[in-house]
Amino acid sequence: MGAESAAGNATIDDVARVAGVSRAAVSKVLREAYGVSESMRDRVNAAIAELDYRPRTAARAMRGRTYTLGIELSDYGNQFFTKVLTGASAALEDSRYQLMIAPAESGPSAGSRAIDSLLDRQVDGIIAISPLVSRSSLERIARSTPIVMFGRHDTSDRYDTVADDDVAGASAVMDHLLGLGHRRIWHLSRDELATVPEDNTPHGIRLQTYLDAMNRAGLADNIQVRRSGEGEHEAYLTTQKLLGELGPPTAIFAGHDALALGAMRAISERGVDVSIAGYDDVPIASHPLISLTTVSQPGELMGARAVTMLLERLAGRDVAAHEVFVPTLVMRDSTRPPASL
Amino acid sequence: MGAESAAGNATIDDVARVAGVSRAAVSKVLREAYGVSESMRDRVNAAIAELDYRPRTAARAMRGRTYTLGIELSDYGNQFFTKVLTGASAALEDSRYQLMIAPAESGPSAGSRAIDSLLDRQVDGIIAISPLVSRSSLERIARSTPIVMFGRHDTSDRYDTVADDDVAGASAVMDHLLGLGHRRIWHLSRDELATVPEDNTPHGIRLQTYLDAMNRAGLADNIQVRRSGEGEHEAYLTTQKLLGELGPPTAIFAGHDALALGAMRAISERGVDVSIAGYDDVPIASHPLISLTTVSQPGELMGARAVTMLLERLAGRDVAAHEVFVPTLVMRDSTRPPASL
DNA sequence: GTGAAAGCGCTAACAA
DNA sequence: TTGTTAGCGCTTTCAC
Repeated sequence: MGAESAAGNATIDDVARVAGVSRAAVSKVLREAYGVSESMRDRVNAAIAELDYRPRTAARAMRGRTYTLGIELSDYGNQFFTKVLTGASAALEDSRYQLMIAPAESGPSAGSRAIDSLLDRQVDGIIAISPLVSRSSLERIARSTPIVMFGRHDTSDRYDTVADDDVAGASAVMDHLLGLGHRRIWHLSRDELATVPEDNTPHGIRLQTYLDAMNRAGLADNIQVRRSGEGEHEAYLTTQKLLGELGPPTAIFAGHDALALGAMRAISERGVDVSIAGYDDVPIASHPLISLTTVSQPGELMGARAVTMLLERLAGRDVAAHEVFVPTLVMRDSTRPPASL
Repeated sequence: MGAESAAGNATIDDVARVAGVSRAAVSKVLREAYGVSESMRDRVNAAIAELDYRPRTAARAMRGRTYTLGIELSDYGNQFFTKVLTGASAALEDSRYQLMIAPAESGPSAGSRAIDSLLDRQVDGIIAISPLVSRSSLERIARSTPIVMFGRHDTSDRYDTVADDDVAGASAVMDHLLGLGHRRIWHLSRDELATVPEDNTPHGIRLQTYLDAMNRAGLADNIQVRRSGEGEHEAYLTTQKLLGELGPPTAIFAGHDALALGAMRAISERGVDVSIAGYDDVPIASHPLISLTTVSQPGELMGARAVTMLLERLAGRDVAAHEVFVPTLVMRDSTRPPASL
């Protein structure tokens, strides 16, 4: 009948008193630091359990770590990032670290605001899944907080990167479409900010690969790049408009699956026969009613790797790591030979 | 050429020095507290801008607020919650508060662990989108931190709730299916933990409404409730198995759209004619190739309301608020009269 | 192996 | 209106 079992309101002093040791000793046990006898550790742990003690993150942050890894996520509607999250979360399962996601509104500066808010909260490391941040500000951040850029192909020696081989993935799509006999192939991409060449963004590289493939195939005149905001709905509207203006192509390569689904919606409503390929292999892509040809990235693995990169940095690594994963083309019913063949 | 423009490393003391005022004065300006002359405010703000000062959340947490609202989210793959997030995030747009999402792994205690980690970080308020937490522990938490339960129909006087009218939504689905002439209607639900009656969970209520409707229609013998883990894939496997065992029904009412999509996948692969209805109206439901009959909830509004409830609590409200939103049945191609008619 | 004590950067009484 | 001051709960030297 422990009077006021303050469940969660105990401080480190309370634990020290109950265990009959000093505050410093408790702190050491908490951090699994060196120089604690077994008997002391047992007594301290017993006191922690008895008092239901939980260290306040804020107080820890004043002197040491927060045991928090932050993820900046702008396009949280994108199901691919769900996989990444799952992988990241699973990689932290048995560690003392906790994941916190800072959702970023859309807009050019939203990503860096989310990152700033993560820094305000002194997270121990950051995974940024938004390419709209300048290299220089990333390097400034990286001086004090380890950060891994997800998706970018940068090779800064200050921050780490995790990406898939977008050249390989996009090439596979283009080879597939060209191989089927398509000549009028459009590319549906994100807005200009998302494809700035210097930023080495996924969408920038996919776009460039499309252009290269078309040029190499002698189809420069058929090049047609259309920009769309992120999200299925925007892609739907863009495609709808474009179909009205130009009439249907025989195939569309969309920068990612959400865009592909939007294009599919417009195509399907209009009742024309257009092949569509996407990128990411989100769960719905394999649905028999959708059956979208797309490029599969090992999202869980990538998310897990991003986390371990951060943990390695926290453990002392001070050289940059850059890892590129291999994507796979998944051929489904949404791509067929053009009707005119 | 400001030597070391420590961008983000300045403290409140630095600001005070540069502005030529006391630390307390700066603090007041930061918190927009009472009793600051205009000229002082201007000088302080100038110094803040000059030093690129940002208050450390940890230090604030030691004495006051963290200006952080936490969201506990277990099923982050569910697109409905994307809408909720968007609404919540937008409602905070111009405020000093920041949203942080603590992703919860699946499993019975994952939700409360995520909530605990939010509490460790002293968020100012919590939105919990996971029903697997006991009422009593919620009430204990609510004593120190405002919390709003999303989706639950509890009426505790200690914490707030935001939900849709699941009885109305599920009734609309059942009326629709029965009206079309269906008699063999299955219900695809979540696992038992997600439907504990005392917890007043969405899935518990939808299930009960299904049972009531079947009984009222004199179809007690046709009742068939099947459990599935969360997520499309689990629902697919469950449905596949069930079809093999019992042969197809004429209609399936799924507890939410992810489950409906999984059922659709199994149905479609098997090539049988079964009507399917879901719940939530996730974006893909309206896709012409899917065209899923479902129940639309005003997710953005609900997310925004959850946030304002928290802000109201922080502003002093101390009576509980419970808000129920009205869902709408959206009829699409996935529901038709049974073939036998 | 253990403990005493300083101090991280803020907020909020309280004094002036 | 403004400034002084006492902590918040931890981590981390540095003695012992």
